[in-house]
Amino acid sequence: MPYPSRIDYDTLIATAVELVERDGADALSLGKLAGELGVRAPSLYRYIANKAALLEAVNLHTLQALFAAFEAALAAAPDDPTAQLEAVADVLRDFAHAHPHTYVMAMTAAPSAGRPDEDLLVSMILPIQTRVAALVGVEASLSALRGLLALIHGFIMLELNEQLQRGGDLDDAFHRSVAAYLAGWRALIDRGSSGLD
Amino acid sequence: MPYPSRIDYDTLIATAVELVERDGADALSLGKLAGELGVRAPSLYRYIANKAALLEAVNLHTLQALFAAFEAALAAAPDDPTAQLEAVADVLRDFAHAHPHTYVMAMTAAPSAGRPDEDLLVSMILPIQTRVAALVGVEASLSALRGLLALIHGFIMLELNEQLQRGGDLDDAFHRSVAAYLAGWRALIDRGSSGLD
DNA sequence: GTCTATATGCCGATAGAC
DNA sequence: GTCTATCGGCATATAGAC
Repeated sequence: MPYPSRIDYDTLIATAVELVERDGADALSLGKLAGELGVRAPSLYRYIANKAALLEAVNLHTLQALFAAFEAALAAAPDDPTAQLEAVADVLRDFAHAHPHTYVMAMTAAPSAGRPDEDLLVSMILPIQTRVAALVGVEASLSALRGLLALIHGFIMLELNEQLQRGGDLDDAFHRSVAAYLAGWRALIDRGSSGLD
Repeated sequence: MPYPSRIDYDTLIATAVELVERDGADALSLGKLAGELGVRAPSLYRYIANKAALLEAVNLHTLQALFAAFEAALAAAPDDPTAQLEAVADVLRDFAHAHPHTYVMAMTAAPSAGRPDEDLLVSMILPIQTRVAALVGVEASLSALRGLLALIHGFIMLELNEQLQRGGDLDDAFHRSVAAYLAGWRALIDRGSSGLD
């Protein structure tokens, strides 16, 4: 047989992930990916339909790894809503530090450029939302969850873009900001529910 | 004179800004820009050195407009640190809603792809930092500022990427989260300075 | 299942005529 | 100051040989 099978789907995706993690999302082209696999670009179409499907597979890989990190962190953290949410924040940021390119790619993917199924993200966020609800109540939980994700994600994005340097302790800023945010929501809720006018 | 001057630098940049605002940053190519100006692509090199310089000029335009909106909002808001910071948050978000593509482009530009001079951003943030310092004190001001910018920017980015939908009131989530964040920092500071152990 | 060859298109950028 | 012509590169994707 003159042309034996030299690659398979899993190594193709894994190699694509490595390529993105090393050189960034823009560096992922079919030509470069084929080169990494020791093969020509057209051969990849035996395994993927087009580039959008490749991007989606890469992002799916990223989100599954992130999800696994979530669950491990939640299991290890103390059984207290605040502690659990702070653990989630740390895990998200640690993951982004370890895999900056794939994190940004997964979190900023346009719907037409490999954004994974929405249900996956929703199911990932669900355990976080229950902790937020335990902390601030069901009524405020959606708003508080959105702000928490915004704070964490925004910090990561500014940090990765090197827009938060100029001295100071970034870890300290992150931890105190998350703690302040959660404490602030608790205070708002307590005041609102205790006041009668 | 067979080839009279048909464009100038200001309209070139203004047209580039319009193109980005309409079709996104990736749609800004020298060919398309020339087409919009009724001219051929090589002619643009009489006005710009290369594409990176064009991107930088577009981002400079964006940040100057944002800076002007800042100053107007600060002048109009009540003379109270919390009120001033909430006004800044609203202005940033309103600007991003009005000019999503240029906002994202300016805030995520890589240093080699048109990121404006760092001093400009620092000078823009300075008035915000003074309000934060007035609220939480000088020691905590840098950390509190970073978290505030992260919360605002992160909310905007998630919102523009359509990752915060699924019901609920986004305006409410934003306002309450910013208020909770600022109140939380105040509470942490008050507790830290009044406690003695 | 991979190959060569090719189609098609866009990009940024330069040289030299007018 | 703009033009035509062109370079070199890289991209996604398809057709058909082996």
